[in-house]
Amino acid sequence: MAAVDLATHPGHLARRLQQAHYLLWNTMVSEEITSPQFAVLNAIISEPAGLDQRTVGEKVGLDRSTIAEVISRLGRRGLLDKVRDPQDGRRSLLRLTDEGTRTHRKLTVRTARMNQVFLAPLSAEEQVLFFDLIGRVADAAEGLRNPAEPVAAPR
Amino acid sequence: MAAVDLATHPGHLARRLQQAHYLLWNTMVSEEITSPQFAVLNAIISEPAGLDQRTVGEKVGLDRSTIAEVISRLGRRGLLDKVRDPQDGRRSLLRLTDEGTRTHRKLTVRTARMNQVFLAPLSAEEQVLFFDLIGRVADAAEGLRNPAEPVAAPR
DNA sequence: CTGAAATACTCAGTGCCCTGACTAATTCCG
DNA sequence: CGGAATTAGTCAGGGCACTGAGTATTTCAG
Repeated sequence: MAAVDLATHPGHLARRLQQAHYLLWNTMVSEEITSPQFAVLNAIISEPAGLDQRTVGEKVGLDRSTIAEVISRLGRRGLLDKVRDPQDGRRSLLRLTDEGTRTHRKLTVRTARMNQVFLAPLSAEEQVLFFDLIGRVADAAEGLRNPAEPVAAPR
Repeated sequence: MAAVDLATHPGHLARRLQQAHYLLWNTMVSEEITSPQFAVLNAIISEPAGLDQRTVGEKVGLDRSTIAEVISRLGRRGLLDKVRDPQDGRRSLLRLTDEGTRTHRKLTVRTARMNQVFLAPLSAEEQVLFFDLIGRVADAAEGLRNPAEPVAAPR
């Protein structure tokens, strides 16, 4: 009777976009390692000193619970090591294993190929726009989350 | 060492966008009814004759298993009825209850408000572009799924 | 009319994602 | 120093999303 058109609902579009991506990832990149798992490997790889979970979560945009699950799976697969920080007993330090580094390298190549296929319907200029528009919307909404200290300091 | 920039990965962006939306939905629309649940109500509301699960799933873009779960939750909340189709014993017919119709109406208003806030960082022209670009990418990827009978019929 | 194929749905299993409540360790302050 | 606040991580619980296997029903072909 009063149905709305979901094609004008950004949330619905976002969900469909993610599903489409999931599908392509599965067929073109890996059935074992998921996209969030790759993001975690990618966050850790450039820090040979090791990173703690919270920081990794912040970098890839995952909350404390989810990051714990993802890391546990990567640990089970032997792609990273997790040891208690001797300096600060609250933290765990995360480091990639050699296997983890190899996996990251392999997936980086495939991911690049997949991204090309995924974005193929858009021209080069449109692709830039695509990143810009989505990034701005996501950033703004994330900003609403943490009230963020007022830019003009309260007098 | 060889970390990539996730900001140029559409999949990562899609995930962040969806998370941002989830957050906003939760605070501005409903903590009870989720966005996929609303999509299902919306798909059923204009069909007083009732719809089967498969068709609903197709309309909102959910697979058979997921749609079954969502419908079960909506049924538990008393927002829809599910009865076996007497004409075809494989199907269930889904219809909104009065409560379901009321809920849809209420959420439609709030959803419109939320969409405005969500898209506020974009100008009107950019919003049109936003829908167009995401829609095209998602459609194309969904197209890869079902090989789709060749346009030029095989001779 | 009867067995094979197709269709609608269910179930088990895996993984992502969030919140709220809890534990353990550290830091900060009086 | 010693208790309070902060910080890192865990755990329980709810919901979304997919695949592969299985059940029931209908349809179609011989």
